[in-house]
Amino acid sequence: MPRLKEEQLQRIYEERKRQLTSAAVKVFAQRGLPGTKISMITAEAGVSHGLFYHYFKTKEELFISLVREAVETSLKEIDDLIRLAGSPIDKIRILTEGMLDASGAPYFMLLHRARNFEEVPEEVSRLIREHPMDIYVKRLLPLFEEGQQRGEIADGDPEELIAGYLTVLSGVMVLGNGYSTPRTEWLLRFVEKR
Amino acid sequence: MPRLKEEQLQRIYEERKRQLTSAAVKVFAQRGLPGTKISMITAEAGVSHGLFYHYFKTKEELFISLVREAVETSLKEIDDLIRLAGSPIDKIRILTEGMLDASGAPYFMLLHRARNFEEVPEEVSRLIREHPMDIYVKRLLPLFEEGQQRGEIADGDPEELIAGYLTVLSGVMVLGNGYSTPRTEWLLRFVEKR
Amino acid sequence: MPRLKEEQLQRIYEERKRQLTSAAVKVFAQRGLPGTKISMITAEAGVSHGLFYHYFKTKEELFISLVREAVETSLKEIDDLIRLAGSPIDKIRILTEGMLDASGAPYFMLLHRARNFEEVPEEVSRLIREHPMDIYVKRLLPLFEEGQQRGEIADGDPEELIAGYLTVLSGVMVLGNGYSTPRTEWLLRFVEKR
Amino acid sequence: MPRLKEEQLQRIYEERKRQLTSAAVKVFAQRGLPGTKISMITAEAGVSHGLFYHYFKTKEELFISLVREAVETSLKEIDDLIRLAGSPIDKIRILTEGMLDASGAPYFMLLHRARNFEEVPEEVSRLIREHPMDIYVKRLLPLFEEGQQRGEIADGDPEELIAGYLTVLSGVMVLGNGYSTPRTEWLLRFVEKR
DNA sequence: CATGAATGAGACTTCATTCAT
DNA sequence: CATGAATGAAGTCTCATTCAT
Repeated sequence: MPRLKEEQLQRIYEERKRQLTSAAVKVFAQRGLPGTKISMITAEAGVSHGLFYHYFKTKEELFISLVREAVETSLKEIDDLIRLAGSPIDKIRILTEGMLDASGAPYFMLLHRARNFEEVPEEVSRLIREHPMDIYVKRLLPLFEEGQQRGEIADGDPEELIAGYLTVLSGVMVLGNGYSTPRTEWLLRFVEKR
Repeated sequence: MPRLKEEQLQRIYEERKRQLTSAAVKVFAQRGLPGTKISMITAEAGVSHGLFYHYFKTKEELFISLVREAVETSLKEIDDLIRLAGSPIDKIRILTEGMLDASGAPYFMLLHRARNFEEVPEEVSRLIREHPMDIYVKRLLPLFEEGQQRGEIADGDPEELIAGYLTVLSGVMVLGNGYSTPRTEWLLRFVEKR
Repeated sequence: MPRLKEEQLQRIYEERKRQLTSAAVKVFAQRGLPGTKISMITAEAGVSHGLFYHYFKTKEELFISLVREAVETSLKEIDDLIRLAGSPIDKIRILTEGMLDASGAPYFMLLHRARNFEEVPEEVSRLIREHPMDIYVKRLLPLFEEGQQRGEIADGDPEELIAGYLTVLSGVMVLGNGYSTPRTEWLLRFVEKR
Repeated sequence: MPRLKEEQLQRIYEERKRQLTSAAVKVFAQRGLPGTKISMITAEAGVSHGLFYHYFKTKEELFISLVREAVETSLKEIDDLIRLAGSPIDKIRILTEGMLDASGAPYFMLLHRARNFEEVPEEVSRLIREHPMDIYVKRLLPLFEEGQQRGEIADGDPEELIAGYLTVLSGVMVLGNGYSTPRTEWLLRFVEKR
């Protein structure tokens, strides 16, 4: 019986933590670290502000852990992409659509804010320094090289091509609302062999 | 004698105000409204924090006036561009280089932050609402249409093309450091007829 | 259980608010709006300065609400007085004693400060403009007229008599300490028929 | 020649100082020490705020010297009054009219503020302590006693009578605008023998 | 676990005072 | 002497964080 109750508590705990975390991602992505007040996160999650401190030590600590999670998730998604079946250009199309898909945007915005914007805790700077864009370029290199060999992908230095394309995709994603996101087919013109 | 003194005071006033303004643009662009502390601006300008209030009423008021200035400047630059001599594709090349030129970046970041990010004063929201991306598209429309007629610019809905290209350029510019900015010629692939 | 807790919170809230309000009346009455620092009010109430802002939006807002309350209370007290049993001169004696009674002084001082002194928020000016002394005179008019008919009250324009007496009483009350407050019977000489 | 210039400077100096002093009396009387900003005084005097410090060391120092002056002036005026020709009741009538005369009000308000209101510098408290109302009562005592002997003035303890009457007059004067000041003849009812 | 009252560090803003011109 | 730019102490206000219930 106590076992059952404990498990239930555990479940409530996890559920609440998830609730708060996803509220936090949303608000941090939109407002940044200094623009986010604890009360915004708890209001978004529909709980009292005091509850925040049952689950996280400080605002900064939460921000750091979210950035860490975003870094890990983004790397994993690249790896998953590469392991898919299909031609290189198809995979790049999937990558493009995936990045433009608004659902992943908040995590991406977090990374963007951590990388370029505002004051971030030292721990975040370190995380970002340890995961430069270069890492993503390197992981995508085999894919693009194969595409070039197949004649699907434009010629030229593949690393420069990848870096440029990731920059464009990241930029488009970061802009978000207020700008009109180009269609995938148009964006692919950057990498397709003419 | 008093005339001379008056002029000198005037000069000091203008100079200090310019000093503070450009410090503010820099810091606001980097940190956003809530991430910018008055002390950051005055430290950047090398004056005491109290002096800020001889030149501006509040932090918000300054932010608003800077956004207004950025809106006006950006419109003027588009108009200047169109009036240049040269073929459409040359003008678009100049536009591209101009937007990637880091010197204008702070003003651009301000606009970006005002458009998408954080809490902004109502006055700023209004300014942005009154100047949607659409305005820029409309002004560039004749240029792109001429380019399409000449066969320099890719076919398709020119408004969609312009909006997409502006989004790409804006995105690249907003990312700034931490990403590798693509070369102008590569970016032009988006609009060039193959 | 939650019901009980809610009630308790409610009670704490009301109690604290009352505590702060009465501290504020006291300090505002003594020092005026610009002479009152938030820290004086919170020190008087025995709480931290931050707590002030859980209960009131700003110092000015509190001042305004206190003045409004003082206006309403003073009108109500005049009405209560008139409804008492007794001869006109008896009621005027009660009015006199009531005004000299130190316990009501703080509220009265607030009104006095709002009426004549210092910079007050526009809202306060409006309140005062809408409640000129005249209102009090009009309400007391039937009482004084009856007194004149009975031969208890001095002859002459009753409105002028009332206004003059209210001025005298207000003045004496406003002076407060440092002056010797005259006895009620002596003050009544102003209105008694000889 | 240098002598002349020096004299002229001296004259300018005195004139400016007078200008500032009378502006200060006016503003201090209306707003009190904490409610008065240096800029209000200099604006009232029509000079730059920096000039204030050519003539006075600090705001407090000026306030102190004005209170001192007000104390001395008020004592002198009582003495002058007593030395006038005429019957006691006539002199009391002149005293009454003099106190109600708005021109002297600012100095009087200063005394009132020093006596009862707000935080004042220790030097001011000392001045006030050394000049309690009692001093004025004592100086007027012969006048009232003579009036009682002549049957012009109401019977009873003359010191109490004087203190009461001064309190009433002071109160009426302090109220100033917003209240209707009673006519002299009505106020005299407090002291006249019926 | 959940709530919101309470605290205090820190940011914003005002203004007395100083000082170069 | 006169001005207004400049400084910094002090007050207003916000909000992250703690804690009693």
